[in-house]
Amino acid sequence: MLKIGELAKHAGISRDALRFYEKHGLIAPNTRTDSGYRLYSKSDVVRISFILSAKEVGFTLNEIHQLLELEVTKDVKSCQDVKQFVDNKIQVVNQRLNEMKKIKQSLKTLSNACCGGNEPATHCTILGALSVQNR
Amino acid sequence: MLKIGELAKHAGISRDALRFYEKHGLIAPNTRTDSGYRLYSKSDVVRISFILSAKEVGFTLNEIHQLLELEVTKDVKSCQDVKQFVDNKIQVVNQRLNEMKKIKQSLKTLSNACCGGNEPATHCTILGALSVQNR
DNA sequence: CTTGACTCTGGTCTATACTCCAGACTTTAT
DNA sequence: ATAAAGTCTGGAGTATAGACCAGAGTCAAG
Repeated sequence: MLKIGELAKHAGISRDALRFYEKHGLIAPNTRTDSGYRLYSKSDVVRISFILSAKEVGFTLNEIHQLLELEVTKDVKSCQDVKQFVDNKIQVVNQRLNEMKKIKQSLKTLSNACCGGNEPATHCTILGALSVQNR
Repeated sequence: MLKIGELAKHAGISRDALRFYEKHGLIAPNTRTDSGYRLYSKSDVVRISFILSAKEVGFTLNEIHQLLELEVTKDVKSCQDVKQFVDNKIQVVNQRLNEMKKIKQSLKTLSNACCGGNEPATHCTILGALSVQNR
């Protein structure tokens, strides 16, 4: 069992952020001490790490909340609902992946091509580098 | 030459957003009409599309501003500066790419494994799906 | 048994990235 | 020629994701 400061440190975020997430239903401590201190469990560590990953990937706290709420029961209807929601998120992620690869390529071009290289100076801006890959 | 509404429509954002970007130095119309209407050129279309891609990838407007300002002159110092800045961004992008792949995998697991499949019900939440891939 | 570190709640404040007026002017379509 | 649609500036408002602070209680070490 971890106190809020310990979990915060472990996750690399602030105590305030944890309380903020709690207020918005993303995570809640298993229990409290008699004096009201929050006590987090191992599974909360996993949960918070998921939250942070999802955040980094560009999901809002609201979306992350929805993702965490998802639960497929074997019931067919729930399955279809979840599938639709999730497949939609997958599409979003795919799109972002592609954008990301493009941008990364531009950054690389910019980083490599122009340092004493032979690239014409017009390619030595982001927009120039971006257009290089479209040749 | 495009008026603000036309560019906005083309880019899929609002006129206000364009004016907002302008206020923050990300994009500026080439010229204005006599009556003060903004007139955007073809290169502004490219520029705005870069801005939107970069946003989607998780850069802030401020970072995007910096990226757009980058310009490698053949001068060695400028080159090193730019390289450092850009290489740093590449790292960030790489990290996000990895997170993104993990999340995508979890989403896929969730989408596929549980609809009448044989996965135990514990895998039928995001957190369950996430842990599947760590086996 | 006190001092310093930690935690609690509740509230205000901040940065980012817009959106949404208002009031005035301009352009376009009929 | 007039109405509808578009544009201008400036300013206020909104959502998100926290940071920061006050005042009070709690815990751990010397």
